[in-house]
Amino acid sequence: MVSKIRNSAARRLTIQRQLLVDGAVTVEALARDLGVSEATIRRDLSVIEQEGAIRRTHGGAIAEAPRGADQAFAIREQQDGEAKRAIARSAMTLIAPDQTLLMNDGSTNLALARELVASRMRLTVITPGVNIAAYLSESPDITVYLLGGQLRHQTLSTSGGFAESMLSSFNADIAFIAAEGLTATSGLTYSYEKDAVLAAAMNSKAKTTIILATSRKIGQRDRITAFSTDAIDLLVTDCHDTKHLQDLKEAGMDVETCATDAGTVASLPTNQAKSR
Amino acid sequence: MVSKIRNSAARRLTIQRQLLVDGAVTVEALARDLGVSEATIRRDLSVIEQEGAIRRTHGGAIAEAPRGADQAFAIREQQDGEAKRAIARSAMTLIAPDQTLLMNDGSTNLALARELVASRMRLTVITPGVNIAAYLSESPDITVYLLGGQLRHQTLSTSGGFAESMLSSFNADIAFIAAEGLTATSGLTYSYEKDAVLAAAMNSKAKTTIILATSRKIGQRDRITAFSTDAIDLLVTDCHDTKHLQDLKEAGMDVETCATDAGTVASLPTNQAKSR
DNA sequence: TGAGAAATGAACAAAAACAATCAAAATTGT
DNA sequence: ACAATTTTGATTGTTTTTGTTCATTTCTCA
Repeated sequence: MVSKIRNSAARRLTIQRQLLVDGAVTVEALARDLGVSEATIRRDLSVIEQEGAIRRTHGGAIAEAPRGADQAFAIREQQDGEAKRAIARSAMTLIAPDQTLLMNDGSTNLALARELVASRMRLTVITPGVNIAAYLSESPDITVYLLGGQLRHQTLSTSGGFAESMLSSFNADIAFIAAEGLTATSGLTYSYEKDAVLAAAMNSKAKTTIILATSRKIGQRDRITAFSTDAIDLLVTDCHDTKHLQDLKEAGMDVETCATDAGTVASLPTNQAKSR
Repeated sequence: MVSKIRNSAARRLTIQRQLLVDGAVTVEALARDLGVSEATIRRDLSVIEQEGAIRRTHGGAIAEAPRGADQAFAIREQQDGEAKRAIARSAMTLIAPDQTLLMNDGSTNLALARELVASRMRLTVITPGVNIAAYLSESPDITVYLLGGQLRHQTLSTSGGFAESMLSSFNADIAFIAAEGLTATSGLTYSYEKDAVLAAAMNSKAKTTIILATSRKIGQRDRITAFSTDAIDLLVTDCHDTKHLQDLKEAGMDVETCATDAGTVASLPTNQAKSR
C-alpha cells in the first residue's frame, strides 16, 4: 500500500519506524508494502541488526526491548496493531483543529497519538502516559501536558491523587479513553483501581467521551468499573460481533465500527511474540 | 507538478523543505518534479549535505536529524559523558538508603540516575525529567514521582505552575540540581525562567542542596538566577580550575572535586551494564 | 520424530545510481 | 553587448544495489 520506496536508507528508516510501532515485522509484508524483493528486505534487516535495536528472526524481525530512558520513546503496540491503527484513523475524523483532548494510557491511544502528529493539527493534549506525551511532544503543533504522579513502570504512566488533582484544572473537548474491558452491563472496566478512577475523572472533565476499544476488549469485564455505558458518547471499535454490538447499542451507546484493511499484517510469525 | 524552478538557490530550498516534511527524497522524483536533470539534483544534494542537515544516500537523501519516532534509535551520546559519570559516582557516596531525592532535568542527573539504579538502593525520587523518570522506573527499588506540567520537547521535561504546586507537597532529603551555569557572584543560573523557578523550589523543599556541574558549566552565567551560592550545601564537579574553585569556596560553598581520568575509572568497581 | 513447506544465505547477473568529464546554456559584471 | 564565470545536461565508465536462482537450514505440524 505504501508507495514504492527506491531509496535504501529511507526504506530502512521506514522499516525501523514500523518496528517501533508494531514491535515486529515480516519479510513478506515488508517486501509487498515497500515494493522490493524479499532478498532486499533481508539485506536491510541485516544492516539494521548491525546497528542494534532489532533482532532478526525467521520470517522477519522484532524490536529489541528498549532500555532505560528510551522506553519513553518506544511506541509499540504488541498486538492488533492494524486494528488499533484503523480505530485511530477513524477517531481522527472526530477531531477538529485547536481542540483540547484528554487521552489516557493504552496502546490504542498510542496509535491515535501517531495519527495526531501526522495530521499536523494544532491541538492541546493532556495525558498521564509518558510515551504518549513523549511522542506527541515531537510535534511543534501539539501542546502536551503530562499529568504528574507516581510512575508505574509496567505502563510508564502516572496515576493517583496528583494526576487527578492536576486534571481537575483542565476543561477538554474530547476524552479519548482506551478501554481495558467494556460490557453493556458493567460499563468501562479496568484491573487497577487508579486507572479506573483516572478514567472517570477524564470523563467528567471532557464535553465528549469517546471510548476506543479493539474487539479483544469488547465483552471483557475487569475488576473495577470506571463508569457505566450511559456516560459514553461514542464507541469506536473494529469489532463486528453483532451480538456484543447490539447489547452495547441497546445500552444507549453510539457505535462506530471501522474496517481493518485485511491482508496487511495478516500473519505475524507466532513464536516470537513473547521474547522477553 | 511544480513549475520549473530556474534558480538554484530557490531549488535547493525547495529540496530542503521537502526533506523537512517527508524526511527523505529521491533523486528521480526531484528531477521530475523540479524539471531539471538528475545530475543537477545530485549536485544540489551535495551542496546541501555540505551545510549539514541531510545525509546523502543512494537514490536520494534523508534528513540528518531524523524526526519523530526515529529519534528513539538515535541515542545521542552526550558531551563530557565521562565527567558526568565521575560526578555521578561521587554524588552516590552522599546518598543513604530510603532517602527521598529531588532531581531536576539534565544529563548529569541522567548519569546519576544510572548509578542509582545500579546501586539497588531503596529510594524515592521526584523529578520533572521524563527520561530520568523512565530510566529510574526500571528499578523495582525506586519509587518515582514525575512532576506534572507542560512538556518541553527540547528537554523532555515538565515545568511551570503544575510542577511547582505538585512539588510543594514533597519533603526531600537531598535535591540534586544539575546546573546550566554557576558563578560565585551570580549563583546558579539557567537560560529558561521556568527551569530556574523549579530549581529554586527544589532547593527550598530539600534539607540538603547539592549542585552537580561539569567544568564546562563552572564560570558560566546564564540569564536567570535560580538561587545564590549561599543556598548551596555542596558542589560536586570535575573542575580543577583553581581560580574558579577558589572563588566558589570563598562564597562559602563546600566543593568536592572528582577525578575523571581513565585510571580512576578503572579502579572503581562500578560495572554499570551500559546497556544499549 | 520426520516429511514437507517456508525461509535463508550465497552467488551471480541485471539494473539503477553514481562521479567525472566536457560542452552547451545561462547568468553575471563591466 | 561581450567576455568571464557559473550552472546545467549529456555521456562515459564505475560502483552500488537489487532480483533471481539454488543449495541449505529452519520451522511446522501431523
